[in-house]
Amino acid sequence: MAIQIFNSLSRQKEAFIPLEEGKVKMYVCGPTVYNYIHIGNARPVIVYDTVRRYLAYRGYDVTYVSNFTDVDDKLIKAANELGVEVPEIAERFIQAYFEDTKALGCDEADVHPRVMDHMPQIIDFIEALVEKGYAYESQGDIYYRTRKFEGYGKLSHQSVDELKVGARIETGDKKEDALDFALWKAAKPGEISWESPWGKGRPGWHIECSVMAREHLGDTIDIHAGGQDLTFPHHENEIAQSEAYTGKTFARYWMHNGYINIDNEKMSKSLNNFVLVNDILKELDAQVLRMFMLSVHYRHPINYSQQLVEDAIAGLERLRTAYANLKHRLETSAGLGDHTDIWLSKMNAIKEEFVETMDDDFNTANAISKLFDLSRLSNTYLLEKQTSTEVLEAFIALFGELAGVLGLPFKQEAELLDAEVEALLAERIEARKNRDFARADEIRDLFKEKNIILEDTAQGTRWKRG
RNA sequence: GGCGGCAUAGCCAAGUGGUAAGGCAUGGGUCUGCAACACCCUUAUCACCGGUUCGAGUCCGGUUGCCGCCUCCA
Repeated sequence: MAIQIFNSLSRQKEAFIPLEEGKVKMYVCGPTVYNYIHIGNARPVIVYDTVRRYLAYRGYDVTYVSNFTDVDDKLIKAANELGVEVPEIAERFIQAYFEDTKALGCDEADVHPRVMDHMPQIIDFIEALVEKGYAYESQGDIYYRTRKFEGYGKLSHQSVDELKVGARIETGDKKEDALDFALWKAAKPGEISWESPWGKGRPGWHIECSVMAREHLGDTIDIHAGGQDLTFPHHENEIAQSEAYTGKTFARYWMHNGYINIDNEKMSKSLNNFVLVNDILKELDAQVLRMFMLSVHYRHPINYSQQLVEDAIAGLERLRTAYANLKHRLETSAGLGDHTDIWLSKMNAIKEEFVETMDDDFNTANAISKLFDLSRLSNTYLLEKQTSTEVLEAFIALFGELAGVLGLPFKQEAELLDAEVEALLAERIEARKNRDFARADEIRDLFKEKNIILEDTAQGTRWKRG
């Protein structure tokens, strides 16, 4: 059974069959880089990074492109406010983006195209649209002739007339129709601009994605993804531009993730209720944030709150502990156990369920529950007096495999205690041997002050950071 | 006004026809020198009303409530 993807275009789950067998061309709308990313921006990055990982896990060769919009009204505004040039602002926040998303366990895209690097292609693209009659010049601006494109509205499932009834769209006297949108904007005095056949100016908002997707992935891509709020007008306009230009299907599967809410309201830069990733990571383990994001289906909204963050911390801790306990047992008590086949087959069942649920429109919430199932299974196994190296290693490998798909590796950095602390630990082991529990507890408290938790097991004392 | 989404235990959250996954929290037990970790047990008339069906959280119709898009926004 093929992977099922909910396609916003059809509003249904569809079997995923890429254009070219075994290969996936994927484009994810990236941020406008005029500020640090907030956790709402981080959601698509994490979600589609996971989609990409899963597709790769299932054997696809994925080409993943995600843009930076580095020319835009907001960047110009930010540059003016800070008294620096637009490219400098862009560069600063692109670097910040990489730092934040890397911390969140997201791999870099194969290509991160930037608008400023594609001016000739953008201008050519617009010229072609003008020639085809899909765009027109008006006082140095170029507008897209929305009504000319037959399929306009097919993604947002609205007809041109329905959209117009919205009535919040202002009819500028430069436009033929209120729904027309700018492909190119004439430069205002002092603004960053590029030479074009229509004079100095810069691209409108939507054109860059059409141009850069085509430039790096070709006329037709398999998956185009982004936040729900991009459905209209951004993605609708991309379709209009690209399909008018090429005459071919622009993107075959459209994926849209839900929002992050704060107190049940959408988090957005315009509402000014956003939480920056950069700030949050100062006090929070980045993996917790990733766990939090993946614990809800990507198309559903998530409400962000302290309580839920704490739940994610506790859940992640449970997984990490299960993994650490396996490692500890492997190091301290290898051997041969019975019923190896039974345990291996139980593990395999969990793996199959994991794949099955991820195949079903990337149900990461359910997939995480499979990791919890695996934890219970391995913890139960550790109750056995005699464990086998083979089974322990299989558990560890499966944990690594499945958690890796979700981008939640349980890194176990080999850490050493300093000599003084090591001596204390030895003293405590000796004290317990002599049943001097008062001293043993005293030492355990000392460790606790150093944020080290001691746990006594049948296989000896182990420690972990609190 | 148009289009769409959501409503499942104290909290979060899976689940698109066959007597409700999972996590957190709570309570009880086992394990432990005591703990910790862990394991076992414990908690749901699936918003409301009607319909289809042998059978519905799941399909259809309606009601209520919340949210989103139609304007920059992931």
